[in-house]
Amino acid sequence: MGRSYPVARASSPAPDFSNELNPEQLAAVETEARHALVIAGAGSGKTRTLTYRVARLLALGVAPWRILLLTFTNKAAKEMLGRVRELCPCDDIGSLWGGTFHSVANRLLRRHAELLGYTPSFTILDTDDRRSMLKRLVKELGDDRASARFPKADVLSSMFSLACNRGETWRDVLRAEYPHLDRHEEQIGAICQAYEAAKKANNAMDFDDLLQNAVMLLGRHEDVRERYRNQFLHVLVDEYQDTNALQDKMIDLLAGGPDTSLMAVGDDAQSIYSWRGADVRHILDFTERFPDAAIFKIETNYRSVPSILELSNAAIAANKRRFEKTLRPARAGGEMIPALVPAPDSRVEGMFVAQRIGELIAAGTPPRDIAVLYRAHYNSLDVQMELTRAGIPFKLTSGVRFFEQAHVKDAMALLRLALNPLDEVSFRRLVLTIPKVGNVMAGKLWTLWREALPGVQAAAGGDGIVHDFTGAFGGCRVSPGVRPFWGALLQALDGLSEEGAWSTPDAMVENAVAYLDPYMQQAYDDYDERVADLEQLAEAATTFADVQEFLAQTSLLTNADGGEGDASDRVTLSTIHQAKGLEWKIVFVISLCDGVFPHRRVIDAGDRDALEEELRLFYVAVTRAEDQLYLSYPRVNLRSYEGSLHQYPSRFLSFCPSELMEQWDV
DNA sequence: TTAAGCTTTCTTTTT
DNA sequence: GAAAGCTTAA
Repeated sequence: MGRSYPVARASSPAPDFSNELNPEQLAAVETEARHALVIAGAGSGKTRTLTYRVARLLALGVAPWRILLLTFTNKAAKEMLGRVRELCPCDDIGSLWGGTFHSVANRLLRRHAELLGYTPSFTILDTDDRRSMLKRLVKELGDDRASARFPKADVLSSMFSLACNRGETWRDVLRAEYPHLDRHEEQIGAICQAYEAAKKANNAMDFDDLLQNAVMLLGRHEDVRERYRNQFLHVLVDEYQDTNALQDKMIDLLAGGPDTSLMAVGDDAQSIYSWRGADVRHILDFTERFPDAAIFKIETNYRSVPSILELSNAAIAANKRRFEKTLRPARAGGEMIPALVPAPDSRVEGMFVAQRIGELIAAGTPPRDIAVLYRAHYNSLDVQMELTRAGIPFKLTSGVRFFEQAHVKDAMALLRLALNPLDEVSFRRLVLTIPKVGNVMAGKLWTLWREALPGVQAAAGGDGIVHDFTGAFGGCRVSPGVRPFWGALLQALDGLSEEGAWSTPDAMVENAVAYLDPYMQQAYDDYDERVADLEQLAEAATTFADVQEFLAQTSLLTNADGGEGDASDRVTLSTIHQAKGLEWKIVFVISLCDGVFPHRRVIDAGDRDALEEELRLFYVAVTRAEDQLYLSYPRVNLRSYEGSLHQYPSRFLSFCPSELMEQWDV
């Protein structure tokens, strides 16, 4: 028996959601158990359950700021908070702690940065920043000029990241996953150390640090920990199957209060991010960790027609370690059973997909209701070509994300440097826009900058913020060719504040754009488009009152999931990973051949767990479909680098009983 | 610093 | 087989 926790206030009657939820959902929403695990199958209304749970708590009188709702994506957080808002229009949802693990960590760390030796204006390094920093260190410390090749920065980056997210040391990961790099152990250690030191010196944290430092903050500082443990009465976690060790630790620390209840919602069958450190065992072993946990299974599927669901159930049944569950269809009918489509090669496969989509659209299906899903981006090439040829509009989920584009990062670098003058990555980015300045000169300039910095900061106002950059760095002895550009940069930095206070975020962006304009004109042939992007950036900045907040959010946001794309009526082309959580009336899953899906490396490694994950990925793919499902594969791979290659249908197709599919000939 | 030419890589990428 | 990244020479 879990101990009771304060849920209700006498004055607040419990809301009656019995008309809006099915009995399975209702049971989870209304539970009084202190620890609850909700296993919600694909399309069973997982988000709905979670949002109604929050709505109920609010209706019962729980203050919004005592609820913590953790998600994996910004999109999920936004969507859920939006829905909660609809359900409880009068509550002050703004004070509810809802967001991604990273954004909640960010929030905690901004408040308590000093305890870990950072200032509250620390910079967040994105993947690209991290890479460039590591690259520099590899160059400096790595090359042993012996015959043996030293690992690239990218390899080290994923090694360190995996270690961090699994809660292991990089040595553990080196032994387990990169035994061939054994002989470089010493130098890798030196680079790791140097990287950690550099981030600290730069007052900067990468994505992994956000989680790790939050855990460190809560782990080491009892007063802070107690404060939040007392604050949060309810911690709810979405997509629990994809938590990694660090996130799990964070949940432990935040939900460990004597009066805190924890609800984890997920579907073990959809755990597909182990290569990012996620571990299905967290969800599978939940009841061992919390023996008092109540378990709820939500198995009614509202999404798919019975024939698609039957196939999905049959496919996933081949996995060993999982919570037994069988999705039951809420829908009836379905004119068509899933199609199995062998094609002679991927060209023909693409032609089939394009042709069929053309027919569907002609018959009245809006393009936005159709998706083509695949294991890897390159699998989509033929479909892209054929759709283009057929004049069918489509959108890709791949590509460089808005905030990762070079010109956007250039503009943001100016703001970042102003707020955090220790930010070496941003500094280098900016000086590299000066003509004739390359890596070598950038390094020299950084040295000059850093030497002048301590005196400057001492002279800065009580807030420690540098406002007069020209006064502070104008005297640096830079070479004559660089001098005018150096002056312009300092002036641009000064232009970001007025009378000792930061300008509004959008004004700051405008300033940055004005400064970068001459550089962009000479550097980019698509100057106009990039300027348009930056206008959009300034527009986005208007929604923020605080620069700090703006910088943090843009670093954490990654894609411009703000508006546009959604409105356009196009066919979606997406990897299965990116399709998780989404649904379409009609779904094509392509490139279903052994070696592609499951991937060759997984087959060769003979790793049973990894193979099970591939099957879960297949399960995610087929459960995206509402009305129609097409499973296709090419018999010959034309594009293989080993030349034309005969291939076999994916073994996953043999897990689907043949009577559940209808073979189509093209 | 830049550009030609050689080498490497070819799965997924919530933040 | 193609694209991106890295090295080397100018």
